Amino acid sequence: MPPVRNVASRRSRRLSTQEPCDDVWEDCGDLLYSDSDAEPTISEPTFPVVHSAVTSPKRTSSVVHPSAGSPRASHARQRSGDHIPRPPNAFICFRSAYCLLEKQKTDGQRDHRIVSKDAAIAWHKSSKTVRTKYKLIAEEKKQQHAKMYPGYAYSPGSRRGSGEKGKKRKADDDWDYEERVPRSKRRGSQTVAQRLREAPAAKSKRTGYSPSAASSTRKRSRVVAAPSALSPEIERAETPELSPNTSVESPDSELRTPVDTSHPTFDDDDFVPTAHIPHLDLDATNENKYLTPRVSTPPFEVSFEPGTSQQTRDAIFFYPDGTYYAPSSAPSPIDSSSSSGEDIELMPINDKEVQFTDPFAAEFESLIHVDRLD
DNA sequence: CCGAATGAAAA
DNA sequence: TTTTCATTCGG
Repeated sequence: MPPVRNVASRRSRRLSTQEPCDDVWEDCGDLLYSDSDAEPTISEPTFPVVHSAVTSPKRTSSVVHPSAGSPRASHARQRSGDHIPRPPNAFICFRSAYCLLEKQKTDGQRDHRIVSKDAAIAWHKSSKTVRTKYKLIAEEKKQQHAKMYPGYAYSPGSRRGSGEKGKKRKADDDWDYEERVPRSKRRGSQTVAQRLREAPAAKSKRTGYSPSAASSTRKRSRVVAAPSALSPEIERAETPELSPNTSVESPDSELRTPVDTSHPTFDDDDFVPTAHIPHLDLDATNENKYLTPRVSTPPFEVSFEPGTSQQTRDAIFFYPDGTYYAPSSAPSPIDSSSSSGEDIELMPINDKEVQFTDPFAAEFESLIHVDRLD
């Protein structure tokens, strides 16, 4: 079949003022913004997307969908009726989430040019865990998109003015990756990095709330994570395998996610005390290790129900992506590879026994620039 | 429509 | 390598 080209040139783009066409995401929108009931191709998002982390404790319909009750995106890009929008990339997903989260923290309306900047800063400040998470989300959306529009091929409009406007992209190396912040100006007067250096105390303020205060206030930070990953169908079939393309890019770094519960930081790109580095499962073959990196210590905060046996606790496999599994019948410790070989059948554990505090929500919120001074 | 960001994909 | 376009919505 001929590929369904995305025919949307700059000219034909704006046809009428209102079109029914921007509900393209209507169908798969809930994939982005929430729990998707649409059959999960890979696996449901193992990480709650912003809204769920902030508003709904679990999977409810209290999802914030852009076109749901909203006054409708009046400024949504209008396109020709048959236009198929591209799937959003990781950053765009991140930005959307950032936007929603920020919106509910600040009443006033935001200039989205600034939102974009802030989101970018947050993006660079965020841990690899979070970025990977959004990469996964984007990847999933891409697959959904492919399913929904088989044969879709992105075809950008005419490359007008190869020489005139070819200056869109600003310096990409203008970032202080040490501080994870843009090095030079960009923001009015001061750089975030500068402000942080000058006022270290502002760091706690930057968070907008103190961790302690948060724990008392935000009870839903304690979510039963990954239950979504426990849907019956996924249960055994594609258990541990993060699908090839969604596989974590850098297992090693992923596995270094700090787990210190008393000090929940997420700057896992930096130095991490050896004691906090989860030990790897050395039994796994290199191949397997790459596809399904396991950590004995969860890359996120976990608490067990009081009654949970130590055996159960030890038997759990944690994956950097937030999923967790335990040997089905075996009460045996994970490293008992001696017997069953390497193909241990993995089964989701009883999610009642374990509760996760999603680090994502906490970190994400911490990324919001409350003290922005634009 | 433009902008402001990053990244995927096409030219 | 360079350009478009994904999101979002005030300017």
